[in-house]
Amino acid sequence: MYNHQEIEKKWQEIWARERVYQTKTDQSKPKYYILDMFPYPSGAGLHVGHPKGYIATDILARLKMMQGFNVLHPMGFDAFGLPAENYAIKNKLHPKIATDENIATYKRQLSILGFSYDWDREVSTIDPEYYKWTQWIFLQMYKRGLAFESNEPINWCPSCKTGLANEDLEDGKCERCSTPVIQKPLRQWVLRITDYADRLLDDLDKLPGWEDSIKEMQRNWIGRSEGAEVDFKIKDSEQKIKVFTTRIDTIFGCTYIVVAPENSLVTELKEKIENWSEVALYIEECQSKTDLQRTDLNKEKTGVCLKGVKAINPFNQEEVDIFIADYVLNSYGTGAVMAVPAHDERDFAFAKKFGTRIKAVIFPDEQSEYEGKGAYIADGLLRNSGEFTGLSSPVARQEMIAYLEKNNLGAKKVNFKIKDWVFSRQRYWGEPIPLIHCPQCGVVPVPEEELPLLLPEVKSYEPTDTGESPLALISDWVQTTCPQCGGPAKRETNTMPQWAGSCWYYLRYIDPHNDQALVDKGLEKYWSPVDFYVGGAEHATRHLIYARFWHKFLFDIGVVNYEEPFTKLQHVGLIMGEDGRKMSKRWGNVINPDEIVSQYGADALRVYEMFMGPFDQACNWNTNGLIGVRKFLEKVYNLGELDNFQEVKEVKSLLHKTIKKVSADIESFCFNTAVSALMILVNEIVEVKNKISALPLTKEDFFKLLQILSPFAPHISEELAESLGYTGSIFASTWPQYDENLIKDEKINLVIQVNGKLRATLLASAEITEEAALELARQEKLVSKWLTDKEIVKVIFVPGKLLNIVVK
RNA sequence: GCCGCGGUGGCGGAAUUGGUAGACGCGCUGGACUUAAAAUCCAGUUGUAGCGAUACAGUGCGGGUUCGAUUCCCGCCCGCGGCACCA
Repeated sequence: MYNHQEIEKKWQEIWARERVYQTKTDQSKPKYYILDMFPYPSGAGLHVGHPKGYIATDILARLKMMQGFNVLHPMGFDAFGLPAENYAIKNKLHPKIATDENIATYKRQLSILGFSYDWDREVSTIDPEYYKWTQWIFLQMYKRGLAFESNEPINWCPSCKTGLANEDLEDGKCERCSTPVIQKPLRQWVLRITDYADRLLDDLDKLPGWEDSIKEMQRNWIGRSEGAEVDFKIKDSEQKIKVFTTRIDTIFGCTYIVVAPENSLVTELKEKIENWSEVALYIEECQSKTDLQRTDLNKEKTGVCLKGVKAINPFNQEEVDIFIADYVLNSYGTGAVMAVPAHDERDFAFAKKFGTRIKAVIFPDEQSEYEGKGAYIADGLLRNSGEFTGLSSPVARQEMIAYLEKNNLGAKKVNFKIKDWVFSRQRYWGEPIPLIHCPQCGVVPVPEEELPLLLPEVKSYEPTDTGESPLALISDWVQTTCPQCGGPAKRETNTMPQWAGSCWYYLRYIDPHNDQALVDKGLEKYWSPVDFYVGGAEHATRHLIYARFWHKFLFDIGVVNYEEPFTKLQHVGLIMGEDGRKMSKRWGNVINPDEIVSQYGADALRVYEMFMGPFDQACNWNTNGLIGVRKFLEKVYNLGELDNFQEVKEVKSLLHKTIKKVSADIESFCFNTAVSALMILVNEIVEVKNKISALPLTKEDFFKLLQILSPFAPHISEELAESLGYTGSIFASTWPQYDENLIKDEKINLVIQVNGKLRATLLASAEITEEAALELARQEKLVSKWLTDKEIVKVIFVPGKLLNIVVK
């Protein structure tokens, strides 16, 4: 009887005792670094969805081990973050205590799944020895001018007097008290990721191992767009409005200007604006909207005309109105646009609502007229455009930019959608930012030898009612002396965002106990870069861009020797509940892996999660499916109880085909078809066994079957290999090779079609010629009846596969 | 709204480059074994018509390209992930 509990416990103890998975570092062998996105240890523990990616990397790690690689396959915890802090606030408990408990739970839950992690290399982002280096990297960025202070808005609940995460908002209102949230500017630290925008974009082309969809998302996130900045003079004033446009060719159709409500220009023009009270009211309304709400193409456009001021189009000297409207964002481009309603959909919708003029200047050809229905947004030929009339859009763009530059009215400009990274949080549970504010010397870094700057103990974890971090209330921590002049100074009280720790953890695993690992780099050369990185698609943009940014910075300062951290990237699809919804306490559809492991076994859970569907696709949990996999493992176990072996040629051939398929499918992450191939092999063995009352394989071949099963189901494979008489771990054995001669088929099913419709499949030699195939087909009644009284127009022959006879 | 991904039997899914649609698993139906049940084994299982051989239809919807389309192109519908302070 297959007693999974006994077997799994036994082998997990042996693996730990014999240190089977200790990372080997003799550099004579090739290396393979397989990385999981490390988890945030939440209080809810693991559900069956979490380990899906870990099972996949474990299978790959075990394959690579058996293929003779030194494998680095570590695990750790990304442990700073809001949930632990919220838990601490609610329960008046130090977040470290809750986090440590959660980590212990996660480790216990992971350990019973039989992973090959080398726990000697565990890292945790909240460990001061770890965040010392997070702080160190930040300081290097600061010293090179990549970190700067800026007033940036946070979500502010005026009633709770607290900053809120986007997640804590409901419909733009505070989740707790339903007060509309406003955008309150606060002094923040910001990282100049935009300095790296071009490299982050261009180097995507150097990553053939990344999925195209994720590269595409990153390209769009970085959002490079080429255009021009143009100065519109304000009438009777020295002031100018600078606008950014990618469609300078439409500028003769500009009928007004739109400025973002929060653009400082608006307050600068206050004296001239005749309807200031109306304008001020609109600006206030905008404070409660998110960018997402503001830029929704479908929503009703809102805005206010600034009465009493006009701007002048530098190309035709026309006077145009100036509006403020929330569909223009201050954070993109110059915070102002020229509006061309005839050639831009948002401008068109706005113009219709506010009754502004619509002037068409781009036409698909010389004859067409503009009918006033919607915007014509494509390129075309210019009309009514002064000296540029008659040019095509692309040519006009070049010549108009040249005109701007010649006359000092503007210039060519590349803009990025990516914004500089607001890197501070007014929170407790994060890495302290190691900077000091000195009234004499300004901002001074904490000296590197004083790192880590420890997170101090506080009485209350709540943000203060000024919006500052709770650290601001600990005056004996805040008050310090300036490292430069020795005078009294204050510490920075903001902390880093959760993303910080995950930007470089893959480097820490390489040498986790060496305090100088980042600066002395012996092993880094051997293990880097990460060969295979697996994690959720939700990280496609932020984490993966942030980590690439930090890595490029570390490359620039000589800490790492290569420009991209992750050679191959694969995203994992979610496991949903049986009801098709995300697993969540709220829906009561959470499946706990502990119960599944105890009832059906870790091997069954592992094989099932790989069998459920394509690895990168979301899939619903189904316990019946798991039972099917369990039955498959029982069949394998029962085969192991036989001790008479009798080789059968067909079975041997199928074994070799399966070795080929499983090896290839693991490398390409097609685990579902690999498991299916293993099931087909085992079914065949069972069927033949029932006929001949012996195992239709040699002992050596049965061991090969166990080897190709072992990455998926390591415990049962070890157990059966042992009872077969093999000593030592199966994972120390060499992955089997398939024999090309054994997998060749002599006969094939040749598909015969008439006019593309299947009419017969005929058994034929794999080498059959077109003539012979046609002759064979004519003799077959099922085919010939479709050929009578018809003329053969064409014959299509795909050797070894198909014959299609086209008749009339 | 914008960006990315997906839609195939009763269900999860397979079809490696445009070449037999439905592998494998679940479920269901029938049978063997059993006093009986469970377990196991065997057979069947896209729909329609037919005793059957077989024929026709069929991969979200509507068009197109092709000897041939689940696969490529155009236009829609629906679901999922992300949208910068959840990680």
